[in-house]
Amino acid sequence: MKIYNTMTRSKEELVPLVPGEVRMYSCGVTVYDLSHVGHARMLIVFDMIARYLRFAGYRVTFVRNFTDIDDKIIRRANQEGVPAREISERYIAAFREDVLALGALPPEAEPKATDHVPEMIGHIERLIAARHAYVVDGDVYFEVRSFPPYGKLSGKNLEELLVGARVEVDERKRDPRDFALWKSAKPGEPSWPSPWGPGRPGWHIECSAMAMRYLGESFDIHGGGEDLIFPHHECEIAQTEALTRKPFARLWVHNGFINMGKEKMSKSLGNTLAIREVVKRHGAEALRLWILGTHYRHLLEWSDERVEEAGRALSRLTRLLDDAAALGAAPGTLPDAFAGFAGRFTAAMNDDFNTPQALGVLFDFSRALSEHRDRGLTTPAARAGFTAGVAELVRLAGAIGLLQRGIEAGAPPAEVERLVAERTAARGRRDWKRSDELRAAIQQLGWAVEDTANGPRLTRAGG
RNA sequence: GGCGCCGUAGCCAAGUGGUAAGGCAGCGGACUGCAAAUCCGUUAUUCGGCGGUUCGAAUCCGCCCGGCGCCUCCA
Repeated sequence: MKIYNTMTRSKEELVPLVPGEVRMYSCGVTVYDLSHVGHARMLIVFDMIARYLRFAGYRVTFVRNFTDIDDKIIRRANQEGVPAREISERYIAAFREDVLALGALPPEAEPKATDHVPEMIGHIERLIAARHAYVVDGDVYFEVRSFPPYGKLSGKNLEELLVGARVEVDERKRDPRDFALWKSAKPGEPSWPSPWGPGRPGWHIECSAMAMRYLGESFDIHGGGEDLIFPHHECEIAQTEALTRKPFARLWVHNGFINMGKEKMSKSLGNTLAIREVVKRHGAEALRLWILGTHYRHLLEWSDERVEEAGRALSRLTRLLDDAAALGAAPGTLPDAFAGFAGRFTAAMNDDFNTPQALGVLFDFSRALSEHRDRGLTTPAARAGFTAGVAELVRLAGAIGLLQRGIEAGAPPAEVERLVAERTAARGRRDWKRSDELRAAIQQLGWAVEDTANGPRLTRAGG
């Protein structure tokens, strides 16, 4: 399996440090507001990666953190006149609701920064002892010059960074590029005791400390949105590798952004769209299909119309599930005609998670299944073959988190079946008025009935 | 200024040296009391433009045009 590594800017073979096991860490969100559709892309992309790695036979340990202490959280807390913790807890709960609504699997661990302050302090102490960090008035900075490889992930060199620095230079720092590991508390700010006085951790140190705590000093995949490449991941590498002297992560994986029109989606531009709003409008699977319809590293432009289209495409697939469910046949052996799709699907996925191509295979598969169905499911063998094919489609789609509802077991409720039978009888009498009344009654019970050459077909309305 | 990405049918989007996947929309047909869906067929002699390399280029190289991201808030 090949995965694009931001560090080397090329696709590399995934060779787990522990054979058969993949340990991955993805930077989560800062919890000071509702998560938006850009976060949804990150969530769906890394959920897809974790799911596919498991599908491919790896044991996966996935860790995603919460940044629950930072300037924005404090500012928000001050605005509302509540403790910072109340803000972070509120939006952690909201985030978890969104993850659930998106159909993303929860990671093995979701550590919060504030639960790991002692580890961070210990890490900072070791950096100071190793002369990679220094203390100034209760603040601690990482000395970038002490770690020559700084810039290796983002492809920057130290001189350029000096020229391009656009932040106000803090005169207390030895070098403008040095970054904070520990920030001394200002009056009224939440703080933790430390050897340097009360304060709180800098942004970057939390991920180093938590990744090491849950995954060890070296692990396989570290990811996040592409905006984290610099400075966040660059700084994580510096502060971690300066101590461990070994590669922090083997592969660096970054997902592309979702733009609003031609602009990036961001709080400061006021053009964000909340995950819950999108799920309400289009459904989680349509959103996932739309997102996976573009390669994860490419830019995506938000469009309600495109997501709506994805919903229509999705119904081509879910319809097959309904048909299989209505048959109620036990799956038989997979017919030869359906045997080749898994290989094409995995070949696409094994090439840096090429979900657009993999989806193309799924749609080819769905056409083959439709053709099989429309040739007539008149024999038990034909029915068992069809059900086996649909089950295979569900298995493959599930590898990227689609068609999670599976083939729903059991027939529609007896009442619905009775009404359908009555309607079929009415149609036999050419009693169209009664037929339409019955269709309306069936609709009331949540089912849609369609007339096909092979008889009535039931679909869960809105399903 | 530095680093990097992108430009493929009406729209979205794979393909990165061997002769253009897939989705949406459209068109023709089958089916049909109506409706909807489904199925079949069909829609790029061509991949922003101009040169070059090659037996062969959407894919490699050069230049140009257009869009975008990052350069210490950011998924």
